[in-house]
This record gives sequence, C-alpha cells and structure tokens, in this order.
Amino acid sequence: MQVQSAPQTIEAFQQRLLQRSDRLPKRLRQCADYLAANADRIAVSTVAELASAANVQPSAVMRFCQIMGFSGFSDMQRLFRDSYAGSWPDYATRLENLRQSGAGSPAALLAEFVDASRKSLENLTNTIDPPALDQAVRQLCAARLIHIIGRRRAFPVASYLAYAFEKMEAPALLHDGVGNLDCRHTIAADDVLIAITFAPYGQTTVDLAVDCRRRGVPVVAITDTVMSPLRQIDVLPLLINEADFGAFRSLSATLSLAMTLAVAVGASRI
Amino acid sequence: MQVQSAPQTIEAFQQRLLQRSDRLPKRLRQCADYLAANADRIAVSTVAELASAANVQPSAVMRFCQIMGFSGFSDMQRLFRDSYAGSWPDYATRLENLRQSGAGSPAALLAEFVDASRKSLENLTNTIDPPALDQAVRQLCAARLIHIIGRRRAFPVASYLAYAFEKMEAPALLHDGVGNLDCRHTIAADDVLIAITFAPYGQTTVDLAVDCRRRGVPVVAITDTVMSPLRQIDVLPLLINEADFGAFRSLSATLSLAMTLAVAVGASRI
DNA sequence: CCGGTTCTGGAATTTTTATTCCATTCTAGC
DNA sequence: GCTAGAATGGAATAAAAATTCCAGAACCGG
Repeated sequence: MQVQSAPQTIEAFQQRLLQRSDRLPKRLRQCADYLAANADRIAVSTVAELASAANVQPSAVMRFCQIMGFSGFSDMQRLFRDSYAGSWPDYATRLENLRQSGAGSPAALLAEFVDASRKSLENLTNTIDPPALDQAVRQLCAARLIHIIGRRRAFPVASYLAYAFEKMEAPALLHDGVGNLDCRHTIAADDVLIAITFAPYGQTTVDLAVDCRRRGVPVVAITDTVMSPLRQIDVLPLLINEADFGAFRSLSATLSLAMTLAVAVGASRI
Repeated sequence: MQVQSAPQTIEAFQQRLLQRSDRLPKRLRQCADYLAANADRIAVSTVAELASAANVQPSAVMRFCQIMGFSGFSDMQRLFRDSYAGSWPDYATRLENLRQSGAGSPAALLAEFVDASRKSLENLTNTIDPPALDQAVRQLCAARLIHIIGRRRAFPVASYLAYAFEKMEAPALLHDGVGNLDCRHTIAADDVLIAITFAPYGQTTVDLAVDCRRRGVPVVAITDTVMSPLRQIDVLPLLINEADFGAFRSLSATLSLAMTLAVAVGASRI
C-alpha cells in the first residue's frame, strides 16, 4: 500500500492530499475532506476522536494514514506535533499583530472587520429575545409560502435565506427585483413576508412590508433598533445591532439569525 | 494533596503557577519553570517527553499536575488541547444559556450558529496569509474591471462584494446568472476575476475561472482548503475555513475577508 | 446474475502512555 | 549527628491508545 515515502512537511502533506483526493473510496475521502479542513486538530487528537469527527471508523483513519505514505497514525501525528509551534500567542494577540501590520494595510483592515464581526455576535447573544424568535418560527411554519425581501446591504442576507430555505425544502420566494417587476401580487393572505432592512432603510422593502400589513399578511422584520420605519407598523421585529467599521457594517449576526430561522422552520415543517 | 480545584483556563493556570512557584521543592520547581516557559508543548507531548525535557522523572511531573489541582496529567493536558481550538473572551456563558433553552429550540440553534461564526473568525486570524492578501489587493487595483462570480452558498458573498465595490466606486460586475446569459466575453485581458466557491464546488464558477486562466486573466480565488478544484489551476488563492453547524456553514469569515478586499481596493484606487 | 476484487466495520491484539506505589534518599529541626 | 517528615527515583501496574486482522458488504466488469 505504501508506495511513496511519507511527507516531510505540512506543505508536502497538503500537496499529497490534493493529488490523492480523487480516486479515493468513500470513507477515505471523508477522512481526506475532514483533515483538509481541520489539519490543525491532528496534533492534539487521538485516532478515535478524529474518526468520530469525520464520521468514520478508526480503522479507516489508519488506512488513510498509510495511503498518505505514513507508517501509521502516530507517524503522521509526529509531523504535526513537531511543527506545532503552538498557535500562541492567542487570538487577542494575533488580532493585535494583524492590526500592527501597518495602518491601512489589508491585514490591518481585516483585523478590524473580524473584530466588528465578533462584537456583533457577542451583542446578538445579549439582545436576542427568545420568545420573539419562537413566535417568528411559528409564523413562518404556518405560512403556505415564505416571501423574502432585502435590498442593497440586506440583499446578501435575503439571498442566503432563500438558499437555506431551498436546502431545507421549505417553499420560499426571493423578491430580488430582477426586471423591476412588481411581485406583490404573488403574496396571498396565508403567506408570510420576511423583510430585511437597515438604515438607511430602502423604500422598496418598507413599501412591501406596509402593503402586506394593510392586507393582513404577517411580516417578520429583521432590522436594527433605532427608529426603523418597520417598527411603525405592526410587524414581528427581530432586532439586530451590528457593529461597524467605517462605513461598512458586519453581517455576521444577521446571517446567524437568518440561518437559525431557516433551520428551525425547516426542522418544524417535516 | 489536591486542595484546590483545577484551573479552567490557560490564564488561571498561569496565575496558579505563579502563586505556587515559590515554596516548591526542587524537582517540582524544575517542572514549574520548564512548563512556564514551554506551556504550549503540554498539548502535544507525553509525560515522559516533558519529564525528560525538564530533567525530572515522570512521576515528578505527575506530582506537579496534582499540586496544580488537576487529577493527573491527562486532566491538565485536556485544558491545553481544548483551548488550542480556542475559546474567546468569554461570552461562552451566555452562549451556554441560550443553548440550555432546550435542544432544538430556536434559541439553542442560534447559539450553535453564533458559535460556528465565532470559530470561523478565530480561525481566519490563524490561517490568513497577509502577503497573499496584499497581492490580491494589488491585482485588483490594477484591474480595469473587476468581475465577481459566486453561486448558491457563495452568492451572498459575491453580491456583498458587488455592493461594497459599488459603494467604494470601484468598477465591478457581478456575474449573477440572470437569464442564464454567458458573460465571459465581458472579461478582457486587463480585468481580474474574483471566484468564490466552496465544497461542493459549483461547475459554473470553476468553469469561468478555468476559462479566465486559459486566456491569461488573473483570478483571485476565495475558497476552502487545499482540495478545492480552483487550486488545480493557477490562481491566487485566499483560503477560508468556515466552521459549520449541521449542513450549514457560517459565512462570517468569508464576508470579513470580502469587506477587506473591497475597502482595501477602494482606498488604493483613489 | 455471477465471481472476483475492493472496501468497510468492528473486535482482538499489541504497543504506548499514564498512574501508582514504595523503598530509598534527602532535609530540617533539635 | 540523629530522627521525623517530606521528596525522590524507579519499577510495577493500570489505562488508553494505536494497530492489525478478518469476516462480511459493496462494487464492478463480464
């Protein structure tokens, strides 16, 4: 089985992984995929831990090691343990390092955005209102068809929701505005609209939400706290406070919330 | 011997080490000194290795672990192995509260997604390669027109990039596939393509990237791991390892990177 | 549909590693 | 310098981990 000698460096390991990754039977491919994404865990895990994380048997991991050219798992692990200089200093320090790499440099920018995202997530865990979330899920489950609207900055969230609902096989329609068609007439009384908008609030989104409420269609609003026009009409609000860096606001918290809605609804509809 | 409970964090460990390091017999003091200087090796070493590195007997290391409040070496090692994949300044508790609100409840789901996002961001600070990022920004600045493609799960990222470039007044074109038009002919030799794709890799995205490379158009690839088909052609890869929960992967890290590209390019073009 | 080949899961075995124990050696106080 | 108590080294034991093996399942070409 062991036709080649073992990789001597992490780079060589990754390269071999790449060249072998085709032509691998199912379980070994699972190993390859998992380890490609989580190579850092090799140094600190046991065969059994890796195997269960990759959803395979320990013996499959062993076979994988041998196909990669190692004599066994311990041999492979040695490579990673030796080159483990520790990913210390820890997160805070690394972030600081990125920042230090010169104001305005891409790495420094990245540090700021990562930090803004982190703050947003932290904030979300503070401010989310579980009962409101529950109720939103219940409303969405009851809907015949879920309509989604979000433009400009909110559009990535809207499109991700549409993708997630599709994957969960829940009926959802993204009002993406292609051809500037007016799709409000697709919304029936037993549907629900998810409206996503942040300051400065897009007119199209607000208009559609208002129209729905006038016709008695429930609206779940993903918006930011202060003075959102959506709060002036009777919607079920899910409030998000994203941190920003410069003119750009993070979407991390909003997307986490979106995923939650999609999966919770998908799971309940089964 | 074990008068206090074990430290729960690395910081607590270091502190206890400090407070105990006086009043320690010779051999145990050797252990303390060595581990203070090489704490990172604890995660990837055996008792015997550490003992010989510190010039003591394995049993001395065991005694040291117990004096520090652990039940044994394995117990101490667990702390270091777990925190290698890292915990953050700790809103871990709040997250735990959300989780507790019942398995499968929306709030518990949200906790998982927030956690996945957090891990992704932390991972990004680990794995990002600043020189590659610099080079990507330089290539994009030199481009006459920036083309963006990303489908399905990557589409939110692509659309956010398009939005951000627009705001920065950089010329960018989103290949969104409306009407299934083939837009490859809009890409000229002095343009650049940003291709975004994750497993399972969309054919359209890979095809367009391959086509561009064949015609000598530079490609910046935002993709995962070494197994991506985009790595088989000559592109400038920006690798992202998003954590996932269930079938859904976070986009937090990817979006942070996208924002960075857009702002860095926008700032440089002025 | 059959025979040969490859792949897989799981249990058995071997090896390594952690942990305990205790006889011996230090050390401090008298 | 004697003695009680603590500390130490090293061997013995227990536990955990890696590795092998093989019976049966899945797959493939004819």
